[in-house]
Amino acid sequence: MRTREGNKKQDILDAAIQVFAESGYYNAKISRIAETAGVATGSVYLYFHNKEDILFTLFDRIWLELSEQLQVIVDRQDITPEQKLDGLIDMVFGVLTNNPSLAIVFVNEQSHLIQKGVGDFNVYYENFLDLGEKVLQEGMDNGEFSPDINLKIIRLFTFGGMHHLIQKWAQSPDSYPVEVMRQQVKSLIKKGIKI
Amino acid sequence: MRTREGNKKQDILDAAIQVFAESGYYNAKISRIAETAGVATGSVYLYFHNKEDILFTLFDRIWLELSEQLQVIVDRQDITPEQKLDGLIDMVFGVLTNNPSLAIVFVNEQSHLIQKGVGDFNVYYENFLDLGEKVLQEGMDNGEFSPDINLKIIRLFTFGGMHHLIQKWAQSPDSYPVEVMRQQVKSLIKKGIKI
DNA sequence: TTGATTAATGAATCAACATTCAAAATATAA
DNA sequence: TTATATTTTGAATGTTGATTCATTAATCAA
Repeated sequence: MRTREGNKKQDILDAAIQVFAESGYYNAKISRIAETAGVATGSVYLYFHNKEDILFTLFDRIWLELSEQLQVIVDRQDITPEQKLDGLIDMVFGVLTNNPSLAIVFVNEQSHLIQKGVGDFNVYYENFLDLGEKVLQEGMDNGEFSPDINLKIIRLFTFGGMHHLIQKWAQSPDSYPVEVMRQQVKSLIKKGIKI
Repeated sequence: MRTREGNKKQDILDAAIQVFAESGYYNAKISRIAETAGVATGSVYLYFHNKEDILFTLFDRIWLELSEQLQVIVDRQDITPEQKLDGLIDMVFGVLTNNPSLAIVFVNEQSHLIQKGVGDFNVYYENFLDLGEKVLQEGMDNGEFSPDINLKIIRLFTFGGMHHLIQKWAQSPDSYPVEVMRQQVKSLIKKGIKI
């Protein structure tokens, strides 16, 4: 049939986001993804090596985007580490709450990827965490942040907390307004809950 | 053969923890679990309805334990909300870092369970979060904690952060000493990172 | 001791799906 | 137009692994 080719690869990725979000990676059927994308089952294999490759491609793109956007924030010379931290939080919530299905896939399937330890996405992921660490380090050198914090641990805790919030938000966006989540996270990280 | 019955059900659960941790739920084979437990493949079905039932049983037990232990802490009259919060953190790290394989299953497979929304474990899980919320509320009423915190959000963020730390710890326990994780988490939640 | 009951076995069954590939459709070139 | 190249199709293939169940073993009751 060869329809004037729009962008089949992108169509398939978009369909995969939908289907992975609905059923989870392991219960997602290639035939369903193809159907959703409006192509034949076999066509999926013209654009992707196999099912796993679709998931890897998705994660590569997400992490690449998060990583690039964070790089911009980190490189700025005109704002303080505290402001960079705020920017980081806004940016992550922004990217992920843009597309609820994508957010669901992101939060639910990442563990399987880490288990495998393959794909470029790991590079972007590590890069992202390193950039976050850099912001914290800058603030410590600066005297803005406490010298007692353990960078590795704080960056993981923070990221894990946001991860979990986004997961719940994706399930019921109305119960967790993005604006409130951002503000609460910023406040907790900086000042804690004590008066 | 009917060996003098030790506790086959428990043996199978223990084996499942091993195998789920190694391969992830979806790649875990019942035959491998049976082999690890030292029983025949078919015997698994004498003790569990199906594969999913094994996972549900595991989560029920973990959440029941977390929930019961938290109840004890919450009920204490002799300590402040801040001390209860410390107790909560110590308790969660304690239960989960007791058994690395269990911790891996716990952090990696929970999302699939939530998707399904079945099993008693959801009751225990909600109960656990509610108890955590109660500690925070008590501290707010008390004047110890800021009145501006959003209970739902803070409890999720905190739990998600610990979750993520435990996941990393399970992958390489030496890089993330439990004692340091505890101390950092307590400090972050209470005082934040700013000086 | 023997017949009935319960527990355990593991090979056979069966369905589900990822993946393949010969055939069909479309495009391009000459 | 016709021959060739490229893209797409979707039914057939093959594998994997959860689940079943007829058979065997152990235990118990009398």
